[in-house]
Amino acid sequence: MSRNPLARLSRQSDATATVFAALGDSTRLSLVLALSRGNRQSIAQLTESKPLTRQAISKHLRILESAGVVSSRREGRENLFALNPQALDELRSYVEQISGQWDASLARLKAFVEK
Amino acid sequence: MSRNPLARLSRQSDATATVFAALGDSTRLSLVLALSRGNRQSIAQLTESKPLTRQAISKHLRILESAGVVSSRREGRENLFALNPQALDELRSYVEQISGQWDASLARLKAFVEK
DNA sequence: ATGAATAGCAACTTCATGGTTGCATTTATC
DNA sequence: GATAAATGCAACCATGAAGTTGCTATTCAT
Repeated sequence: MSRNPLARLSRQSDATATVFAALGDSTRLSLVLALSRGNRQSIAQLTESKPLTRQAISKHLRILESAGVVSSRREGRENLFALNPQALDELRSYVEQISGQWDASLARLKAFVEK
Repeated sequence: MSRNPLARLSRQSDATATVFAALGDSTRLSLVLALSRGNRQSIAQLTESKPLTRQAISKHLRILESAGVVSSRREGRENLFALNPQALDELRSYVEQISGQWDASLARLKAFVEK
């Protein structure tokens, strides 16, 4: 184990940046939102409510998938997409670790000032 | 209050996408990591450990700042940057709400199947 | 007051991203 | 088997993002 608590974070930060980037587009975020209801949806379905072409949505889904946010499975002539909750868990723990670092440093500062 | 639990999420999703996008670059993520130790740092300091020019880092910091992730204050001839923990809190709650939606839908599905 | 450190501004290049259109492919339906 | 639905693939365009270089402006120290 490294004595630097940030080492692990920085090691995994490239993959994490990919996940953040995948969510850093309002169209993709809305797709994630649509899928967060839990039902699997086809590309055509996901396109319906949006002012973009099917191909644009398809590209976005591919980006989400290669970031691990979403996973797909072909069934018959349609390709069904679903959220990958594991990616969200990892994201959540990453954010929590950063804010945890921050909180810890604030606590140290507070202790130092009050000493 | 809307009857759709996702309505609020989709309303705020544009600003949220901005925050995700700000974190969706490995350089910026490493800056956030460097600042998560809690000490304020100047642009020159933040540039030291990275293989980029000061101007590049400066641009990245500006992006982080306009997304609300970071805040800066000029002191003398240096510009000191610090994490804005509020942005991380909002991000965390957003991710939790999405995965909460997902978990709830899984619970409904489970209840339906077992009925 | 001069020199070095810190930063800002602006122009420029390069390349990735978001989006489109057109066509081919697979699968379901009548 | 012909037609419609759902998707994939490829080429293309426009724009923005990441990074550089060059120059200017403050601020600190000697």
